[in-house]
Amino acid sequence: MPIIDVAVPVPLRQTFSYSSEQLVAVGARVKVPFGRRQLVGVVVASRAEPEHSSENDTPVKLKAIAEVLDNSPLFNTTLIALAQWLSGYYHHPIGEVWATLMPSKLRKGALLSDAQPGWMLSEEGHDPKAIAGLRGKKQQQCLELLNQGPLASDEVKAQFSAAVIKALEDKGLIEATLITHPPAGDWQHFTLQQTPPTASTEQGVAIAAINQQPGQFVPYLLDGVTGSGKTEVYLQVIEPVLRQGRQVLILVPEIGLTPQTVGRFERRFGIAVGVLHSQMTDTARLQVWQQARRGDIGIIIGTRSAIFTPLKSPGMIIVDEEHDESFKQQDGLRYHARDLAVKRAHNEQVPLILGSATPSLESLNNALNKRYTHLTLQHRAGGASHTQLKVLDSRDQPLHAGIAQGLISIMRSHLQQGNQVLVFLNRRGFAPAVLCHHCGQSVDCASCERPFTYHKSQGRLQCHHCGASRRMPTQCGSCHSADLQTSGIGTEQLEQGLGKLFPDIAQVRIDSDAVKGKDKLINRLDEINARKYQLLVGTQILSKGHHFPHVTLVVVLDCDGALFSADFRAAEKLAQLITQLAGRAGRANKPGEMWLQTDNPGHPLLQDLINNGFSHFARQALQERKLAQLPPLSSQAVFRGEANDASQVINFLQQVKQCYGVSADVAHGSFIGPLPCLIEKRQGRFRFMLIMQCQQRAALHSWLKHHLKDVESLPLAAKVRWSLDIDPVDFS
DNA sequence: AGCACGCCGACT
DNA sequence: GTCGGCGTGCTC
Repeated sequence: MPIIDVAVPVPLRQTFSYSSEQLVAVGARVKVPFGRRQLVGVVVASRAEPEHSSENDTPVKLKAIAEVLDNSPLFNTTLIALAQWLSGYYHHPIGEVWATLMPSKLRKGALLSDAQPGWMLSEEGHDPKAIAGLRGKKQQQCLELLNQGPLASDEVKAQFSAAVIKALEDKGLIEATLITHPPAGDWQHFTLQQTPPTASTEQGVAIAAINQQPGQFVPYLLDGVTGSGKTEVYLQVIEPVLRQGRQVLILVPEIGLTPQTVGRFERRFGIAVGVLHSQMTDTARLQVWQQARRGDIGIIIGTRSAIFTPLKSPGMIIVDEEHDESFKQQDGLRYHARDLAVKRAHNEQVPLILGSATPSLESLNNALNKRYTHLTLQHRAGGASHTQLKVLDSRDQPLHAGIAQGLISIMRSHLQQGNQVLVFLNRRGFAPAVLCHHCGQSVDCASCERPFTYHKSQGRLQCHHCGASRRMPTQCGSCHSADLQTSGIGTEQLEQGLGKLFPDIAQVRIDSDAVKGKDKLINRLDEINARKYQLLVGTQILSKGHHFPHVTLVVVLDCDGALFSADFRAAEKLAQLITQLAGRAGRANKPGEMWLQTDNPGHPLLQDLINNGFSHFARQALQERKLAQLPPLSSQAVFRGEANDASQVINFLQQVKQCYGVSADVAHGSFIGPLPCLIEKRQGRFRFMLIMQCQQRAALHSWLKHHLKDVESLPLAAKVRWSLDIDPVDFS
């Protein structure tokens, strides 16, 4: 009887064998009995006969698989190869790798069918009187449309609102049905909906370079300042790819995926764009996943996990804003979608474009080493001038709402000219701490031991690490003094202070508290560009992908934290943030300026960035990384552990270190730690990390792999929650 | 990870 | 005398 090896979704670094009536294709899902439960796994190997085991081997009796869920492989060979590579590279259990590759419906065992949901007329709906009897014009039109035959829900939705459909369904005039033969995507025969703008010289060079080598793996770093027209380059290079009937996969950061981004691709080519992001329903997700797999859609644009989308005929992969940290998954299988894109493009033999105005040092290093083709766009489209960067020394200056006196007059002059001003502060809430004025004790979150952030609008304290919330106390927890004062400034307070400083100026705050609703962010951004507000206050969100043509002044209030951070990447992140923010201003012939308020005006990082720009800074930073033997000039992995008992975690990580200690000198590797994570305690558990570092990536990996079994069999490994993070980007 | 089995404390 | 605490061990 055939034997099937199955990757089962459990945190065990092995596969499990089952007997089966017939051979099952590798890459198909099966339902299998596992202990006392039934799980959905993926077939990773299938063989006709049990291997002839030597006589003294104890014969294991295999359980039989319960059900074959896919008649043909659900995943093609490149995705199977990708899963295997993931399991090896990230040292992660293969079953869990497969579980993260699958849309949740498939993970739960949903059967895949070619039928897609649609609407058709019910018996009553066929009655001609039904249409006449309807009041709503839209409902009548919808009914007429369906009178011509059943239609996929997607297409009905494109023309009629959900309310119309619901009304007709409630009246019993239409009913849900399944459409078995979905229209074959005819996307390769599009006609351009708009005449592409003439490419600039730089764009032309980039486009020509990319078009020159189609259908093979060539990685490009498209290093273009904000406003230089990277998206136009994407649009022009994907056109010939689409015309050949080959699909394009575009990855974008979590926050950058706005309808505008999608709209730009739809408008140019007039074809449907498949969208994948975390807020979609499972059904919608699976729908796009299937369309991509069948080849029904030509363009797929999505966030991190979209890198796992199956493609029938891949033609190109693009990672936009490739430096963005949201491409790194921070739990479970800690993959980096950008790195994975490189791997996948290689497997699929298609070109790969990594685009950014502020490339990650990893990608820049690869470009400088000629592993990637370096394409640069240094000029802003339409000749808009670059934003002027300046440092404002806030030492010994009176501060109002956290802003130095000198800056306020600069802001005033910009506002008086009718321009918009953007004030950036990466701290939401009213104040980052509440202190007792009597004993100096801060009000801390019990489970994280970090100060609560005060949110005045809710009158509550919020822990920004674990999300815990409590009422504002009336007295100090340790000395019972009633004299509690807020300390520091968050966006909420900044907004209030600016309201007092500029009472006649319309102001808006953009942070995750203020734009919680579904379309709120998009609406606010539209309002800003319609000049409804003149003063914009906000966090991170403002730095990502949105353009503010009327902003002529950007003010950054909290540079100092990043200048002296324990995280060696903090400077890189700050430089990226500042450069991205600077790119938001000074469009449309309005020269912009940007002021960085700091107590350390002479700091070399700030000076380098201001005087020489990001690309010089980045090259300088790479030199420093080289001297310090830090990534990307070395390779890192981090063991993290957390438990209620801090000493248990430290002991565990010490033991991990000992597991590897013997061969450390051989691999020229070293350890840092165990040391507390930057967020030392979260949700009541103490967190520590052990950093492993090697100059050679391959050495690190073989070293890691060699002793991982020893780590797993440590008694403490069962008591401490631990994880392994390859190529970590965040040490919190 | 689940989910069992298993062996010691406060309850009807 | 039981219900239930979570320690330990296994999953083809």
